[in-house]
Amino acid sequence: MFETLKIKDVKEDLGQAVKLLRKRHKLSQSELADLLALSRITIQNLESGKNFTIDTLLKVLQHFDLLNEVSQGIKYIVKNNEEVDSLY
Amino acid sequence: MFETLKIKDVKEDLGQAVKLLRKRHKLSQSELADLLALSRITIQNLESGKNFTIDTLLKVLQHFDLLNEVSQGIKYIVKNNEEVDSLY
DNA sequence: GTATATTGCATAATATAATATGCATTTATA
DNA sequence: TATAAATGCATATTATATTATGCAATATAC
Repeated sequence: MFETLKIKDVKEDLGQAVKLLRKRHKLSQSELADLLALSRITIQNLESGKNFTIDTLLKVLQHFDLLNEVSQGIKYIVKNNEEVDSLY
Repeated sequence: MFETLKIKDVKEDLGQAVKLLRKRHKLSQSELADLLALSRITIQNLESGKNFTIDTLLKVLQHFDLLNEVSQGIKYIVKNNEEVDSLY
């Protein structure tokens, strides 16, 4: 069904997602960084697949009003996993 | 619809999710840490809502075969957000 | 009920994420 | 095309995530 993703791939997915959200809101890396009290480098590292902290990611998601969706997503994945695991 | 979540809340959600996944697989914090080449303290911090890196979280999710679901979830949220944002 | 394993939480040391700055390259705008 | 804005990437410094260790509190097994 799905090909096997690596951690690096998912980090790059997250980076691309943040970049897309930022551009939709017509913000530069610097502008977004200032709004979140982060440096431009931190935004750039996040967008380019480097390692970063969950606080950095959640600050971005909060700014784009996505915390609730993320929280729901976490619970959905855990609940869905419950059934899958019972097969083993 | 949804009450406003804070960053701290989502971190705690993530921590509880990891704890639940770990217990489903009958692993102690130490066992999971060893499997992922992390320290028990790092797992404990993750589970208890402290700050942590995306690499730590993704290592855990990879072990429970959830990287694909997470990647799909990211894309779903970004796609869904596209329409919402166009209203503004 | 007691022994054993697990977890929570300190402290201190180390590894690394976040920052500040500068500059080259790319992209957007006049 | 020329100019300005935005991005990518390097180095060095600072802040903090990760680690190692020990011990008390809980939970689990005998």
